[in-house]
Amino acid sequence: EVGEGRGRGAGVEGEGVGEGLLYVKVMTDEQLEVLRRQIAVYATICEQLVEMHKAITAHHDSLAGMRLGGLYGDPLMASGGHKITARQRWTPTTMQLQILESMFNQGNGTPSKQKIKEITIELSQHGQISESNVYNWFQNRRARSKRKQMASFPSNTESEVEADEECMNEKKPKPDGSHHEGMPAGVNNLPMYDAQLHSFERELSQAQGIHRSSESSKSSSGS
Amino acid sequence: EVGEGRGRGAGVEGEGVGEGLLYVKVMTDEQLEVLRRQIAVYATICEQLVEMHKAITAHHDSLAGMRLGGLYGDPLMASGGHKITARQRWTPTTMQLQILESMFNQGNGTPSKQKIKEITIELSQHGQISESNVYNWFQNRRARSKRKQMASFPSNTESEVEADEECMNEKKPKPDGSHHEGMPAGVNNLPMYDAQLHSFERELSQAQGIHRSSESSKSSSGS
DNA sequence: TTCATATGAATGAATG
DNA sequence: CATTCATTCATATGAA
Repeated sequence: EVGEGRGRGAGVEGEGVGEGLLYVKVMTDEQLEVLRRQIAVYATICEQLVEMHKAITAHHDSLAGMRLGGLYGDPLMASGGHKITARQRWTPTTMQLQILESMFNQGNGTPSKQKIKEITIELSQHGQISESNVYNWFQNRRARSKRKQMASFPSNTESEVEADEECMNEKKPKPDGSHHEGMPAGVNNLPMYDAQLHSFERELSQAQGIHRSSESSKSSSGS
Repeated sequence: EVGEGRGRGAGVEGEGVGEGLLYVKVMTDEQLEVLRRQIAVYATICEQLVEMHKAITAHHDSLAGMRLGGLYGDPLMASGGHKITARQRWTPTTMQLQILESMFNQGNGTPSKQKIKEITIELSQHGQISESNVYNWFQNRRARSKRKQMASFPSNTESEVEADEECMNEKKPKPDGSHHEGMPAGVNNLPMYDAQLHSFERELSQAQGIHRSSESSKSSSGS
């Protein structure tokens, strides 16, 4: 059941405390952020799925697609997907980049954890940065670097005049519509989801009823 | 958008703590439970919607992307004659992830070979999977879990950085573990839905790609 | 707006 | 297990 309201939780990890104030869960901004994002993402997903479903059923008419009339005007999805995208991706400052680049060129191909820590400390003098940022940066840098080489010349440092046609698709393995955006995720606070969830439950039931009228099993894929 | 209800957040049920002290993010077990439940509900809804969508699209269009279910499990695509964009990397379905996560959280580290086998069997009920997948997953999960711990932080929830939340114009901070100390209350193992979300995101994207099929591959070609 | 690309981040798999 | 690699996803940015 969804929102049964209370029902004593705490079964979470085993803290098993009561409502004692002295034993509350303290969430850090980071953790809170995680939850927000997750909820936001789910909400968005549901929104889009319903949207998609609407389009499909409407297109096919038949199955009383309009059954979901309420769905259309549902407050939840009343507003299209927005992107309040909070700060998420780290962007190295020029200074940091310079330093990173030089370090990368220095040859130390193996950043190792210790190094990472040091580098992070140093770079933090020029802007916000975390160890993972550094770690990722090196990982990406190397991978990208290597890939470039491969793309340039399949062989090694020997011949660069290859004509391997099969290797060319490495550059842009971008299939027709592989790309898709629209997963904002990012909420500024934890709002009330209960109502929304209930709405969805209702809609879901109806939707299922609908699709079941024509389709019977979910034999997905077939090949 | 998700929660237009911008007003006050954390209005979950408002009891015990009360939002009076929202200065620090404090959540009671109840509130935590509510969040968990809500996320779980979203997960369920999404799953069902995806299923439903699969069923619907399955009969009205065929496209080459039946990878919706999270697993295009079609190891025998060799017969076709073409590489239908075969993906070698296993992608856990939400169900599998849930199960894996819960197992992981159950403590028992490194599930023995035998365990792996069992788990694999069980998980194969929810999609293609192999023992090595399970094995790797646990390995990675643990390693990364630990790494994350390294970057954990909180310590001073006393009075400090809590202002610059909008400073993301240039070099903005990254909500990663920038600080490092010891968890005060101990909520380290709070969230675990992260991975699941990513899965859903992917599924959804693919689903969309499918239903909007029309174009073929207008690959940029060029080079 | 839409498309394309650069790049930070996530993660399955491989190696020691 | 600990690290590293490879591939992919997601997002920010700039061009068309």
